[in-house]
Amino acid sequence: MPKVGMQPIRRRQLINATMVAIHKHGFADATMQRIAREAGLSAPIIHHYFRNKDDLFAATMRQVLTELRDDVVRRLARAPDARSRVVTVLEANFACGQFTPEIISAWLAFWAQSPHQPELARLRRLYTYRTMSNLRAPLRQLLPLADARRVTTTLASLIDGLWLRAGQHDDDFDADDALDLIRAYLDSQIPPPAQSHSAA
Amino acid sequence: MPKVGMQPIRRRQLINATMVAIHKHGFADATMQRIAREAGLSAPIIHHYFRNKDDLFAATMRQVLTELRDDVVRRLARAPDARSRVVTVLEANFACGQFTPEIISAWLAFWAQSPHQPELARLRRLYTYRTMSNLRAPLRQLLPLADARRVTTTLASLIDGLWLRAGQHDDDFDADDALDLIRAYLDSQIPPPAQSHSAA
Amino acid sequence: MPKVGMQPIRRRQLINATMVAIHKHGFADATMQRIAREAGLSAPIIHHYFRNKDDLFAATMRQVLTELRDDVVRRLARAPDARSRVVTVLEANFACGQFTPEIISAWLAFWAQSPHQPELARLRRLYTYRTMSNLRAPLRQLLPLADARRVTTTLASLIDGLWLRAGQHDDDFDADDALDLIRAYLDSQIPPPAQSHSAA
Amino acid sequence: MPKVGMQPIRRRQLINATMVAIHKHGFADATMQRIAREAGLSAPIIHHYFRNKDDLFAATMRQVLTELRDDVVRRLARAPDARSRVVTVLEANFACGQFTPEIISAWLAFWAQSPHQPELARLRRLYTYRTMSNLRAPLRQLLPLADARRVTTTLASLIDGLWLRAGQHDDDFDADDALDLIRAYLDSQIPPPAQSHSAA
DNA sequence: TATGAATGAGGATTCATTCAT
DNA sequence: AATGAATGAATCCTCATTCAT
Repeated sequence: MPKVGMQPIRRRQLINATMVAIHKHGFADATMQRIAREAGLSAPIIHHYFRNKDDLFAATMRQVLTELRDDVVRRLARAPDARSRVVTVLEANFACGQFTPEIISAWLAFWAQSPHQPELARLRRLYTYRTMSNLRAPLRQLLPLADARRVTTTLASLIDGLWLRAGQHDDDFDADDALDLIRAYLDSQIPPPAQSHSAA
Repeated sequence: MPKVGMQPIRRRQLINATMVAIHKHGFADATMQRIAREAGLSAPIIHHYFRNKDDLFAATMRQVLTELRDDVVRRLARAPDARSRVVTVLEANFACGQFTPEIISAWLAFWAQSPHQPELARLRRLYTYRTMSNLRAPLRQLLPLADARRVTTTLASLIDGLWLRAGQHDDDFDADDALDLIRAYLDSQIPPPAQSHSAA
Repeated sequence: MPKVGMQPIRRRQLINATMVAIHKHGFADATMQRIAREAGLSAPIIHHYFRNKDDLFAATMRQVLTELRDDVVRRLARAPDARSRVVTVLEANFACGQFTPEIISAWLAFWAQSPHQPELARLRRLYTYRTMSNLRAPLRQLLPLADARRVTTTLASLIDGLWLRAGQHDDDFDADDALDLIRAYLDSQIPPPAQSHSAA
Repeated sequence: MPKVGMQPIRRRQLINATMVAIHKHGFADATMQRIAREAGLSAPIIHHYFRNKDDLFAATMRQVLTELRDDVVRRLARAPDARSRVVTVLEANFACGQFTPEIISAWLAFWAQSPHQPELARLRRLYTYRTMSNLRAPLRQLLPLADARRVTTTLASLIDGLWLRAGQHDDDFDADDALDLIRAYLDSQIPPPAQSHSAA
């Protein structure tokens, strides 16, 4: 019985398993064996769907970035004005879909590994470029150029720094706390419109 | 060719080599062989000075954290008031001694690896605790408690996020840019004292 | 070149190679490399079939003990009376199948190594218990309890001592000589039935 | 302060440490490091007193055999007749001085290792020859030649087998039990002189 | 599609030993 | 006499990957 159409299913399965394995063992110890076991498959089958280990990890991060971008795009479509576009980008980065422990672990590995793997480096630049763009565009409607640039970089750095922080589970710091903090910064740079007669 | 009292020399030598190897190859591919070669020594000698690979990396980060702390302490001793104490902590984190490409690479590996190695986790908690303390103490003299807390976490996250950013050398973003950004944030939260008739 | 169902074949192959390697080099120098070469395989494949070196040696001795037990059981089925049951057990222990130089070498390693490896210790106790049981049961039909016990332990010790002796090939002492000796002892404790008009 | 006359002290110290290390870890894992630590010395010093590891183990067994021989000789000097000479040899082999757990462990290693080390093989042959001689000489005064030979080999094998058994500490079988057994055998082959007016 | 079998390369680590002090 | 320093060789074992089925 020839199974057709397994490719997308298996690829997704293995990508998820990769993130779980990295989360459980760390990037250096996320072996093909462990990834395969996590997916309930045998190790060699991975080479059916991915060229090699580097390719698998690149595909994993490509998947993560794609979902993040899709989520941002989807949310931005509903944002009425420049300020809410900024907020939307920030919220998307801490939305639950993108903020599981496994994905955070994958991100950490990504940051550490990207200087040593061209495709990862490309993806990381893509991520940086996208995030900066998404933030800078609306900010330039709200602030002078120099300020817009400064706030953009600060927000982008804050996102990454808060991810890093949230990735360590030693205190009870979570996505909501991160968002509160980053919103407070935004408010301090761009006062929110007075919300007459309504609570937050 | 002295044959006695090599311990501190060799340990330092191997710790440096560890950072270089991680910077060159990434944590997963920083093998004992490569670390030893980087130090101009044979691989087995590492086990003369460190229990095993984990121990070597933990010692490396311990060294990095120690130097950071010492630098902070030294600088704080010369800070006249609360605000300059905050600035001092920020400056120390981006001072050139702590901000080489090799050290930044080690930090990236540290973030990614610490959840999987108890001693690393302990060191990372130590780092977080110290940085937060060093920032919070002076901030509480300048701000109400709630604000002091918020600014502390924001500054700490900004430090980490900017490190992450600076660790990727794709744009010409360097330590000075990072400091400018973070000082701008601080100024926005705590206006600097009017400096009558004097340059910075 | 069949590529499936190799497990029992390879396991047997490697177990034999283990005994040969121990016989050739001694337990301490029977490396995985040498065992693999003896089997005509590559060293890593051993870990496909055995967890590690200890597991391989334990499996080897398990195999030896299993064959010994099976042989004893098979022979006992044909033994008509108590005395012949005793003789049967003794003969089985010096039968050619169990008495090759390689197996004897494995036994020597087994004796020496069993105090330092729990699974080996378990196997050795199993062997002791089985041999004692097999001897004691028929002896108790032939002798008073105290004598049965004494003769059992003496016979078991003699078996082991004669194995040890036969394991050293410096004189022309072989399995038949060992059996003659041990039969002579048995006859001295339990006179054989007078065999009227017939030779052995 | 030049220490003179350390040689015999250190050699004895290291020989004892060798037996302890073998007893604790097994021959294969009795490393120079462990032996040295057991002696409270550093590993390289061993090469001051012994050519290499093989030499150390050979010296250890030489020491054991020498003490056994000296003990036998000393005891034989007090044996009034042929029968008591036999008994004396047997008793010496199970005397407490020769029957510590460490010495037994060394013997086990000796048996297993001697086929792979010429000097050990020589020593083992020496032991066999001595024991057989010591037993055969008095036995020939008590039995016809063929019987003397048979009883000699049986006794020698029993000694070894009982050592093996006693070397495994799983039951409460000790030197006294071993001697009782072996004496019982001797009595069955050579009835003890009627001891008029005296208890056994 | 999927997997047992297999391996070459290389991993960390330990070893016995030598050297300089 | 004794020991830190040092290493080449070799240890067991795991790795990613390929092949035949």
